[in-house]
Amino acid sequence: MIRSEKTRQLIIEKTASIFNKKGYTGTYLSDLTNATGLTKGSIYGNFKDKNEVAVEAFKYNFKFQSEKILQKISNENNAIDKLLVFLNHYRTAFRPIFKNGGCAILNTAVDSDDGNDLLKNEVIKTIYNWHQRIVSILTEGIEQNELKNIHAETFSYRMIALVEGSIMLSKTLNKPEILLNNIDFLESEIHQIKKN
Amino acid sequence: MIRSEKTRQLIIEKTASIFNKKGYTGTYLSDLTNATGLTKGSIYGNFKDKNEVAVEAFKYNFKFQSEKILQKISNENNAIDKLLVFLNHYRTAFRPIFKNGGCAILNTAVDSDDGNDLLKNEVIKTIYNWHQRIVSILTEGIEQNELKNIHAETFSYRMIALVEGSIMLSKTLNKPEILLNNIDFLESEIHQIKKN
DNA sequence: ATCTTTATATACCGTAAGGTATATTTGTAA
DNA sequence: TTACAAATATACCTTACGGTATATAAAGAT
Repeated sequence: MIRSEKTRQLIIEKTASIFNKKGYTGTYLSDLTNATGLTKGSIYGNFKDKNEVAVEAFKYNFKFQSEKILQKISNENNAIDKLLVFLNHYRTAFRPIFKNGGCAILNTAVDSDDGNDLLKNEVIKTIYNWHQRIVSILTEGIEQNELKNIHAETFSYRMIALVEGSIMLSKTLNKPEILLNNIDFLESEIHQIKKN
Repeated sequence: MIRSEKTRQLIIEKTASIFNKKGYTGTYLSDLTNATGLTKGSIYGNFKDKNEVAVEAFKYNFKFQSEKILQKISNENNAIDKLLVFLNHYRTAFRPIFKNGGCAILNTAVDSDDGNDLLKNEVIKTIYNWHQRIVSILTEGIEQNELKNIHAETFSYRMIALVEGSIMLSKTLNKPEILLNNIDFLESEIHQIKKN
């Protein structure tokens, strides 16, 4: 990896959780220089502007969560188990997620949806991507006669909405059980769409 | 109403949706003076600081939604109908809510949960209040033998989480049907906890 | 070892942020 | 109608924001 790429990576890694916690406007260039130990000159030598750093930080924050899940999901070979892996991730990983400032999708969606278009588009792409993955699992499960003929789109958006809303509540109220209970609920929902 | 109280009210009303859209840090004093037509001096004559305006704006934004619901709920005399009124509000009022920047609870929770303690405490109080209202309706329904003996706390947090998560998704993706579908789902859930 | 490219730091801009002290205006009661 | 208090505007302060031009240093190729 060339030097500039290493620095870019350092900046992204060191600032990602700050952006996630404080939002775009709330994160200052001084936060970036303090966190990285670099100067403004160096940061602006590697990024066009603060917005570009924010977009990359968001991508990093999301990857941070999603890569492990995708790995585990690909190890399973039926729809039910794949979905359970996904839910189980939140059950086990909510602590580090909270420590990192909460779910990057939720934070960035709320932060950017009345202004920052670059960030907003990135969030939209990411949600859509995530949704499509769940829809694919469901659709395949239906085709394989593993699942009942439910509406995959609707089911997927319900899962995502409940997980995101629960993260918000759990983090704000400092009550992990809200998230855990709602994951239990989704798990029972998944068992209910099993065929036979 | 004395003059100062009228001005306070004007400031709150004119800036509430700005705070809701742009967040605490993202809303500048210049936004406040522009929106109200007043000067900084006048604003600081009526409020201690920007934070106090933000807190009052949040309260206003929430009242803006909740007062109409509470009115309608009190007109119903059984648990099921009360809960349906609540859900129905989101079905009919999502457009003005989106126009106002989305759900104030969601926005302010995400905005304040890693910093602004005054705002954060206000959000916590508000969520708790809302939750207790739903729990009361459920508990009373159970006592009146109208509802099955479900866990009221869990059910309430599930409703809130799903509504909030759905608002986030619907607003970000510009797909009202996500919210509408999930309200339909909650409605069928409510019918399922009806006794016999 | 030297030259050149690439990356980082320094020093600086213009602007505007949040906030305050003070002057001016505006309502109101005597 | 005037005197006074309350509310608003003016003018100003300090700080630091995002960003840039330029100088310096560090790598890599010859």
